Order: sequence, then C-alpha cells, then structure tokens
Amino acid sequence: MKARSHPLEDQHLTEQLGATGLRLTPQRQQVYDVLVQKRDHPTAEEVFIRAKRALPEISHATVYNCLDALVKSGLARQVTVERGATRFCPNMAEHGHFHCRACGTIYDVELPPELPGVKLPPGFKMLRHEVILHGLCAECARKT
Amino acid sequence: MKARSHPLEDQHLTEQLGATGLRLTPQRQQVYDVLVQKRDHPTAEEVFIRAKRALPEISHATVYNCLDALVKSGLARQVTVERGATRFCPNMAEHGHFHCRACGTIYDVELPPELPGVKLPPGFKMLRHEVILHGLCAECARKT
DNA sequence: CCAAGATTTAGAATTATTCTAAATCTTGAC
DNA sequence: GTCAAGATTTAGAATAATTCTAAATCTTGG
Repeated sequence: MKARSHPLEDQHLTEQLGATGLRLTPQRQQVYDVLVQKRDHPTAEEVFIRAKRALPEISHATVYNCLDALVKSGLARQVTVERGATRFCPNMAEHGHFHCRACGTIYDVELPPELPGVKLPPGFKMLRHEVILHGLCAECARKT
Repeated sequence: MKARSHPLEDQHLTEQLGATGLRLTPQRQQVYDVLVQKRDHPTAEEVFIRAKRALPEISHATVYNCLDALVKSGLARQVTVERGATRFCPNMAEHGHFHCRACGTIYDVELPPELPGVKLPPGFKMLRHEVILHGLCAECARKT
C-alpha cells in the first residue's frame, strides 16, 4: 500500500482542520484516505485495520481521535443506523442512508433538496439532520 | 412503586407480542410501563434501574431481552442519535427526534405526513424510516 | 401431572469506546 | 537554529454497552 499524495485534497484537509484549530497529520490524512478509498461506511475498527496497511504503528486511540477530528472539521459524518459500532462516511453532500436489515450494508441515497417544514418548538435551533431508511436491498429482497 | 394494571393496555401488549410469537410476562409489562411512564428516551441501563423499583429481581439481560421483544413486536422503537447507548421510545406514531447537542435531551418532533419522494435503487424495499435532527434546544440556545 | 419450549437469571464474556501518562512531533519566539 | 509550549500519537488500562451461557423457573398443551 503506497502512501498517496493529492495536493488539492491535502489543501482541503488542511483548511478544514485548520478552521477547527487542528493540524493535518499523516494519521489524519490516512484515516481520511481510508474513508474515501472505500465508501462502505466502515466502523472505527475497520478503519483501524485498513489504516494499518499504510501506517502499521497507528493505534486504536488515534483512529478514534482522527475520526473525531474529521467529524468536527466537517470532513466526515458519523452514521449510527442501529445498536453497535458507529460508522463513518466521507460524503458530505446532502444524502440519507439506507440500511439493509438483512445484510447490514449501508447505501447512500439521494434525498429531496429540502427536508420539508419540520415544526420545531420555539427557540430550537436545528444545525443538521439525518435521514435513515431501513429495509431490504434489492439482493436481499429477492431472496425473501 | 405499585404494580399497575391497565386491562386495555395489557390486551394491546398481549396481542402485539402474540403476533410475534411472544408472551406477555410481568417483566415485559414492567419494561413497557417504564417506557410509557416517563417518555424521556431512556437507555437500557436507565430502564433497568427504573424497572427494578417494581421488580427488584429483574436482570440486565432480561431488560435487553424485553426491550428487543417490544421493538420486534412494534411496541417501542430504538433511537440511536449518536455514539453510545441506544435509547428507547414507546411513541409509535410517525415522528422524528430532535437531539440537543448541548444537554443531550431528545425531544419527539412532529414530521410532515409523508417523507417526500426518496429515490431508491430498483428492487429496494423500504420498511421504515427515521429522521433525526441535531441542534440546540431553546434553553441551551439561549445560553450560547 | 408431565414434557417441551419459552423466559428469566447471575454472572462471564465480548465489543466498543474512552482515558491515562509518557513519548514524539511541530511551531513560534528568540 | 534552539528551545519551550502545546498538539498529537501511542500502548495499554479502564470503562461502558451489549451479548452470551448455562442453569433455574415458568407456562402450556397433551
């Protein structure tokens, strides 16, 4: 596994992290790369395993720290579709997640541009929203 | 804490559980009561503590089993707004959850009747959906 | 009453995450 | 460049959340 180098992406990472008061480190870069290279919503543990291929010294705690740093900086999202390990997603565009209850796979799904008028109690400030769909993917639906 | 008795509710529980091949037991009834008595989206641990007031012998594993039984039978919903313990909600009406990132409180919020046209890949079957809003509740927004 | 199966229980085991303290790296002041 | 301050990483311990296990208990139909 070769270390990668994408100047434009690095600049983006540096900027986003910097805006949160954080630096771009090899570990954070690698963790981000892992997310981007295979967008299958891995758990922290899976990110750890994949990141180790390029950075064998990386530790568990660092992966958690890096993932938190990426989330805080708006470079990745946490996805919690069910009980169990949190998953991570580098797709920051507006989208929802479809969770197949049979095989467990999580798919990004397109959402209509606006979450239609949700009535919040007065004074409440919404910062972001998350839409999770549960069901069966095509393959698992066929098997039923 | 007195054991409660609501014949109509019991019938509902018996029917819903029965349809899933499960029985209504004192433990399941009590766990359900805990959810209904204080609809603050407690964790399994909190349910355990509250259920113990009426059933001091109840065990951890039983609370998890009961909660799973209720969820499977359509009597309660799991709510996972963030990393950490799953929460439970006996409100089966269509609604979303607002999570205050400052105080952690989860509020039920009204949703428009229809989740507007989500485009799923062909063959995918949606069974349910979950909308989670993150932000600041009125009180925490004021303090900022 | 009895056997089969469902349910509960205590506690062990596992999984997921966070914490801790020491080592290493990076940066800005000089 | 050198140095101190602060940020980051590390291994491993600790904690939190959940699941598993095997034995005991309950429930039901025959």
